[in-house]
Amino acid sequence: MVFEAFREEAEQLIREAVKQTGYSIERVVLEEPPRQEYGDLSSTVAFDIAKKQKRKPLEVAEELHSKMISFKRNLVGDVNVTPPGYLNFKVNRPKFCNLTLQKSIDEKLGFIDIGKGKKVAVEHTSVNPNKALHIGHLRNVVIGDVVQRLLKYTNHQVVVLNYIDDSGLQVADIIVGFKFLGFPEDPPDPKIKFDHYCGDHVYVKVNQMYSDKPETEKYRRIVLKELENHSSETYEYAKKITERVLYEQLKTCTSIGAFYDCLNFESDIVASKIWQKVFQQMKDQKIIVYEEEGKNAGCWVIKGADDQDKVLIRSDGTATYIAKDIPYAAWKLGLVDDFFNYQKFMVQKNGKVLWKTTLSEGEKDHPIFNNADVAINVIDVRQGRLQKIIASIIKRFGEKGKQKDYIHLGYEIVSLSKDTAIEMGLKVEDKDFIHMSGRAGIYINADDVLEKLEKLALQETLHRNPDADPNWIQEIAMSIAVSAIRYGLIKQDFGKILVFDLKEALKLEGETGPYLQYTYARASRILEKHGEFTPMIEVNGIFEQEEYKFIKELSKFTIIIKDATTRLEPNKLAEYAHNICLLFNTFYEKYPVLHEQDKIKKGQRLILVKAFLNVLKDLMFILGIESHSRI
RNA sequence: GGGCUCGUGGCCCAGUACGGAUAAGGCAUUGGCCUUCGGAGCCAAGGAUCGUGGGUUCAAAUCCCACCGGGCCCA
Repeated sequence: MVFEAFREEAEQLIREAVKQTGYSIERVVLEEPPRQEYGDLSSTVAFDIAKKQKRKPLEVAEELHSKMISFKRNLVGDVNVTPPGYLNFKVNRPKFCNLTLQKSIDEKLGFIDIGKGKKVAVEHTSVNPNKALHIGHLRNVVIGDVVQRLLKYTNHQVVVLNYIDDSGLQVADIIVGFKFLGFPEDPPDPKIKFDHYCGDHVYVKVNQMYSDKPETEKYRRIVLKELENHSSETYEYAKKITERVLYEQLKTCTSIGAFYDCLNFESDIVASKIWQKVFQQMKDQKIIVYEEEGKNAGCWVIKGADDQDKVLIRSDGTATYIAKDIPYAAWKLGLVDDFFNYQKFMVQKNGKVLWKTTLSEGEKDHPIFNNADVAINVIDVRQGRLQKIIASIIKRFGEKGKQKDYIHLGYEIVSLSKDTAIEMGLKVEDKDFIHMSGRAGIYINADDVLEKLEKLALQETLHRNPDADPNWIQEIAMSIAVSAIRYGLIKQDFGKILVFDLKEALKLEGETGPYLQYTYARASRILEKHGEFTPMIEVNGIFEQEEYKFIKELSKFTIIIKDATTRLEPNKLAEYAHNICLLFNTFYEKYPVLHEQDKIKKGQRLILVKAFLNVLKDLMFILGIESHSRI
């Protein structure tokens, strides 16, 4: 937005001045100085030039500055030099402020064309359908959903996929429980959700039984084998169970505002035998080679993936696990023909149909789910190696493969804090946190956290709105719970382990989602109380220091969106949203809007509040946090 | 054994891609602010060997090397 324009102008001034002095530079570094009195942007070009020319930076800076004096300026106001050689640029405040506010109150703020219609497949969630989502899975859902929203916001054509591993060990385990070990198919208490029942009871207990009575493990192998055969009775049964779990899991996801376009079942990939075609294709294109000797003799390998040769087909003819992942990745990017059929799975809360893959007859009218330009896969870092191999293989899929991008959006896992673990009665010894494990029963279910949060928010909302409609209070409480959990899971850098502490997660103050919602409501009420007004009738662009700081931050909106999109760092949006809320609240406490006597000041402040709300609303939307005029 | 990743006040965490001026927020602590627009808020105070050691540089939380500690992956 406007800050970008200011930056570009300053850069042009520098480039022109440098040109006139006859020096040369590769890049212009322009940064915000640590203190306002230095200006709005500072450059260190003089240091770079001074080094090459063996001159004093201060002299160079003075020289550049003297050239600039005569240049035409628009958003740039004063330029000055400070020792030891910084070139400082100040904005022309009235112009800058008016332009920023004008742009920010524009209703069409929400369209920044970065993607230019590029097709992107975002895969996230992908929880084994044998248990309820725990808090770690929720980090995946939130990251995936925010990325998806951000990409749509910046004009990408997005399909959201959810990969369902319905043929692996985890599903096999609960099927063993139901078919062989006598677990009743329905929860003992009808109030228990089916996914919780399968995960908390059946799955954990079956695994306990494997270690207590090792002979029971044979059932697992039997089930696994039968799951591969679509015509087996076990497969049919498992399908029924996993879909039932899936419905419950999706309730959790949709309750926090995450929706999908298609569920891709692993068993369909396996049973489609697509692997053999892909195998042939890879042989033809010499992506894989047959090893005649050495330790991999008799195997088909990929040379040099991940600096090592990777076995794809063992000497006994069995495919390694990569056999599912490669065809699936190739499908996403349109490197193989679409081998799925599609059926409607359900209509989601947002009214959109959720589809699922099938090998049986599908429906003719279905959206296109494959053939994306970019595949973004939200998967935790433990899969990093495998994902890297897949990406490198995709790049070797001929000319078409080179044009496609397979991106692993990795994030660190969620662990339980010491306090929370102790609270759950777990042994922690001297560790600061402990990793979750579905099999061992060490985890916190997402639904439970949401429920606790909702109760807390309900209390608080009720306290503040004693006479409000109970339905409204319920709705707001849920919305606050969702914002707290979403913000908490997105704000942190993806490369860091998120240590989940229940007490911490239940906070509604400080750097949290509810703080954004509170601030939004607070600002909304000003405009609501004032009623209609016509912006920009009389302005002079003169603002107090705090107001100016606030406007300047708002002017960075598009830069933030661009950075977050191109670097896939949606956590930056959370930080920025918090930042502008802090600035708004400072402004709010210090300067009256409705009670301001000066007409021009009052008018400008109203515009500022409106501009802020516009920016915040879009940010919150991307973060999946609802904005209400009252909470 | 090989590779990846993290380490910043009591606690959480931004800043590291592209080196720049007094290291930004939040929680907690202490003290203030409700007869003016919502106190889920604001203001102020204290609190930081930026894991350790070395190197490069006019300048290092940021780059390079070594080491220490946590975590992960592969073998």
